[in-house]
Amino acid sequence: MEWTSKKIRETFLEFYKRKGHHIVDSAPMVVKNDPTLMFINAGMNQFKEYFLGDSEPKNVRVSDTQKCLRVSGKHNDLEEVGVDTYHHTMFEMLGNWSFGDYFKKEAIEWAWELLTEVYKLDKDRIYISVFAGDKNDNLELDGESKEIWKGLIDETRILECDRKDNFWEMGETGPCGPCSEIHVDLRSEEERAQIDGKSLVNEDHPQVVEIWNLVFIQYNRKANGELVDLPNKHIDTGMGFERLAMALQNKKSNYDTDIFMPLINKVVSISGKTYGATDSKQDVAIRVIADHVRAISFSIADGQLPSNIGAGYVIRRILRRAIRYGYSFLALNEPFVNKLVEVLVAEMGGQFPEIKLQQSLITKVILEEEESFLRTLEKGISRFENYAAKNQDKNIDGKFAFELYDTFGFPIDLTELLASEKGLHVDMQEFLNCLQQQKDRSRAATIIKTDDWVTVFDDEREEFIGYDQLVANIKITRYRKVIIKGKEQYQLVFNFTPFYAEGGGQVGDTGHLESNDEKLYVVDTKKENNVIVHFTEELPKDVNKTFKAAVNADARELVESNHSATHLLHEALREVLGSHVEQKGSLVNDKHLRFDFSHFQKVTAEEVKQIEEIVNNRIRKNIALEEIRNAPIKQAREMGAMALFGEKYGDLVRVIKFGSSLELCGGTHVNSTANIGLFKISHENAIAAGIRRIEAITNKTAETFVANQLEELHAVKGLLKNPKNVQGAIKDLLKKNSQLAKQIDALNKDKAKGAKGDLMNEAIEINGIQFIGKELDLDSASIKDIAFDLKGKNDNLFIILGNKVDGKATLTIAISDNLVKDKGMHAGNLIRELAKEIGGGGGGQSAIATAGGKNPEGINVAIEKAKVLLDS
RNA sequence: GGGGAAUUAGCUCACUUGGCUAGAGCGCUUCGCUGGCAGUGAAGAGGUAAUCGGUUCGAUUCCGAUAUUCUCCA
Repeated sequence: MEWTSKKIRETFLEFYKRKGHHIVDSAPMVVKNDPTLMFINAGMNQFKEYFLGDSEPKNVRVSDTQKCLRVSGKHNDLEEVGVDTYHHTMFEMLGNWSFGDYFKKEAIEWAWELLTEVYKLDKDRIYISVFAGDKNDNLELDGESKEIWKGLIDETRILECDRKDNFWEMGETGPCGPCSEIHVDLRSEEERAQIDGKSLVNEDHPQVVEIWNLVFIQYNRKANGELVDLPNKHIDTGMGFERLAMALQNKKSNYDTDIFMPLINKVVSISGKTYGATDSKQDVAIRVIADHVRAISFSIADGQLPSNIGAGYVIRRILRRAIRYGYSFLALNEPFVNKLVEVLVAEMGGQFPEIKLQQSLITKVILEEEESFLRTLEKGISRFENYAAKNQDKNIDGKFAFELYDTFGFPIDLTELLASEKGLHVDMQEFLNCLQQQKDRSRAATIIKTDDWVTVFDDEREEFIGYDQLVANIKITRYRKVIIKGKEQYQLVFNFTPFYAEGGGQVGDTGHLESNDEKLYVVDTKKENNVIVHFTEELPKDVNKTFKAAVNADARELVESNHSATHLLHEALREVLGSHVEQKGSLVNDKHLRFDFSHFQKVTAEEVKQIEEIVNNRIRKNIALEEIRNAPIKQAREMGAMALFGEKYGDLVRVIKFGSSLELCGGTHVNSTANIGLFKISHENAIAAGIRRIEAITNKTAETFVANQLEELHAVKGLLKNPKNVQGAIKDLLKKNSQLAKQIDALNKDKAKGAKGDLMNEAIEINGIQFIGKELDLDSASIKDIAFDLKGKNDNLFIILGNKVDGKATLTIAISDNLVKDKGMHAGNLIRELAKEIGGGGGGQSAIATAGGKNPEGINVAIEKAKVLLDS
């Protein structure tokens, strides 16, 4: 059978469906609402809350293929991707899960059945590893797994490995357990005859690779390092889709499979180079590009645009790495990555419709980034050339290389390349020192220390009641201390809460907790793994009490006003600009709202006006909120409710309806549109290629804004003595002003001209030089003008002029060019000497110089002194 | 979140102990050569040196704040 990648994926899902698993969609690759993670890096991420026991799974057996992104970690360094043949930034992970249902026996036996009987992998090429135990954690060999495997495979093919390879942990703390890995040996018969495959397991051999990891989650690691048994045991497995394809398609590299070859062929045809699957720089470059375009495209599809912070910065770095490799090793100095999107969509748009639907946006965003980075490269190169020309030694200073990198974004390997072309080398040690210092600085700024949760009393899930109530009597179920930048904070969880946690663009509620004898403030509310966490700066004296929890109602009202207005804005945008408008980001707080959306041109002033009109019309119509709390997602979609790319929805969703505006939304809203009061767009601008941002205000904030504008206008009118036509009055004023300025200019020139004529007559000869020295009643600019003019028109001339402005003195010296050249006279040096007489300092060039000082009486003394100097 | 940098003519950018009438290329305007265009020659216009404050006799230059943009790290 021909195992195309499509067929491999379908077969996997089909197999587990037969084993009673519910097949779910891949979660968006970009993680929201989890501060510990930027991107999905394993299949289990979207099920984390079930492992932690924070919520109850609807299905105990689940299977999927999950888009993952890894750019750092113990086995994945971005700089290594493309160099070898089996690591990727973005990859798919095929997985099956059991949440407290089946455990090791089924997990192992099904994996074996699928690999050997369905995919028909050669049993002789398979090796198994099991956990060998660990003294520090007081854990013994995972004999249970070993016994199960012994029933399936020859014992000699089972390896016992230590915790580095066979004990899986989610993070510093949390659910964990031993795992069992399945490795395959894909080498040729000859190679296998020479070296036993068993000795190559876990040795980073490109053809002896791990393809599947079966994790048996049975412990919870606490902050003090102690392991405790979990009440429910879980299965979490992950199989590398690209590696499986390599095995089934009999290839030596993931890149040779039908997953990557179409992309590689396209790079080949764009660059005019050939691909030889070797480790030459050229082939590495082609692999890097084929890999990275996938990561970037899927991230953009999931709503993450390249930017200079957080997840967006990671995407930008990946894209820039692709461009850099193309630029350095394939001589591609025009944008090219965007041209690959079309190939990717053709290959993967079926399984992942999000990239097909957003193809034009993805292409445009990548193109824009490419152009901007190519500009950065150009500037860096010219900066480097400049430096190299000035410093003709054999070393490129590490500090300079770091400055290029850090401040101007010029990649260090390009600096090295440019240097070696000139026979220079870069002081890498110093560069790395600088980089390390920068890292230390950043890390020190973001230290977060988290204690274990302290359980106050057991309760079922925390419930959110804030849609209906802003005040409630609550009990604290658990709390913990966190230290952020040396500042202590407490995180509290309640049995139920009126506080809305930050999400869907809406900020978290603030408010307070109150009991008889104390009151403490909730400064923020956030969600962590679906649990609502309240942030306070202190802990109540007695956490067992019942507290009155009250949301800051004024702030909440303004937030709701802005949130509902956002929905109306979204709908109006689609009506005015077209249905290509998709939400790309949203922020709603009590001050204003911000809405990012896909659109390719500036929104014109006329369109802004139309949008405001539509929204304000709907506000005036007083449309009542219709809220459906628990609509099945399918039904909600059929109603035509707007959903977002890159957002993960549960089976039951909340639908918010204001007339014809219909959106899936978890946020809080006004009861009726009239509560919004007034809607006003304050800014419209671009934030990225193809993405515009609108900022707007509503309610009291909008009223205040309008009132202030009117007040300002009244004030302006008042200053102009209330003219009928304000604009005309101001235009006249400006015109008059410029006329006056011209007149003054002309008068000054006249005055200077007069002075100039007189001056030449006053010239006296000293030592063969024409000397003019005089104090004039003119402004400094005119004096300079005169001095320049006379010096330009006359050879053999020395002029020194003085004037007084605001009780301060200024001296100006000008010397004809021939004197400077022939006699080596220097106005700058002379004036430094003379400036002492007026109690100041000065300087300038050889032909003209100025000085200032506080002592106007000294002007004439200075002029006399100049005569003496010339005479000597 | 923590650093580094940039902001000068319509555009792209120069300008070091703080004092040069702040310059260049492209573009623009006018005129000339050419039958017209392309081309070419000459002349010219165009600047609050991002904004605000400080130091100084004097700030585009040094210092601080603000705004915008770029960039690295987390």
